[in-house]
Amino acid sequence: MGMGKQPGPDSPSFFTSVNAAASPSSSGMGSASPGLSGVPPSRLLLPPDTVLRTGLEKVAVGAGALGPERWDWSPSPPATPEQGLSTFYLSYFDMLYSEDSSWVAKGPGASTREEPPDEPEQCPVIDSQAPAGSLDLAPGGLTLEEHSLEQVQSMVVGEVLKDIETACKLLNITAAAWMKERTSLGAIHYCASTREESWTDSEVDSSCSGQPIHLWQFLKELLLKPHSYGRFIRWLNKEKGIFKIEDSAQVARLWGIRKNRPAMNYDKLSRSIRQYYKKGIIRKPDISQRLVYQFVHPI
DNA sequence: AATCAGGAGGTGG
DNA sequence: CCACCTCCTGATT
Repeated sequence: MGMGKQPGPDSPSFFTSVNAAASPSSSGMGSASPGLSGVPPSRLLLPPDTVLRTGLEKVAVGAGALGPERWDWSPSPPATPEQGLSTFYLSYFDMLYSEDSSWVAKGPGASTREEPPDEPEQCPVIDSQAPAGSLDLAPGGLTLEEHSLEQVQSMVVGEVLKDIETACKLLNITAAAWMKERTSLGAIHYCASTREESWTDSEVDSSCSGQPIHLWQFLKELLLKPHSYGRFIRWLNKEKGIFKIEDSAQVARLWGIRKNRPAMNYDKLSRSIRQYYKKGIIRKPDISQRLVYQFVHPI
């Protein structure tokens, strides 16, 4: 009968284990931040007119989410936020940079992997002390700084999420309700187009209202934010719902973080995608290509 | 070597 | 119960 399976990672810190899983190359440690020096030290600083009362508001603003007035801070995009809160503040970014023209439909044969050089990869910084953790250069093309950044952001965002969840419970509201209340920008339902249950709505809800996010939702979430995740996953043909996973390890890593599954990898993620075949959610495009999938019901 | 396809058992919400 | 997660075998690129 079923031999036991070993939950491989007895992970102390899932970041490290994830990195280990994603990249077997461990070369010592990069002390966290040589390159962070040139960055403006005001990332968590707030415009003075921001009304700060509760810690809840504070953290959200710190994450860059709230800009009821306007966003005066420099438009350097976040590198790779991964926790649920990114759902909030990245919405603003990718709205502002609605670079929906970058995914110009390429024929199935013409998958040149080089994107036009309009990648504004300025390193965003949450200006607090970087963790002394060791970071390797992952195969995803992430620089050392981006990785340390990711860790910092993840830690911050993790705490933020906890706070928000706690606050939501106390207030007996969902984060979506709270955000709508706070922002009055309608940004959250900016994607409420043809479908009743747009992914954007559900994604916001999924961040705090208990219901776990589905993989297909997550993928669309990433696809909706090309500015943040375009290096990892992007549309090949948005109308047809065809997308390509450019960096399988990174997408899997993000998914693992989102689901709190440190041992996630592309093998497992792709297995889950394949489960969608039968359900008619995702399929392989007519001309099958590696790492290319298609939503059966594109928006 | 990486990806793909799908069976099968396990698990957490 | 469902939506994965995990592990696996074998095929394909």
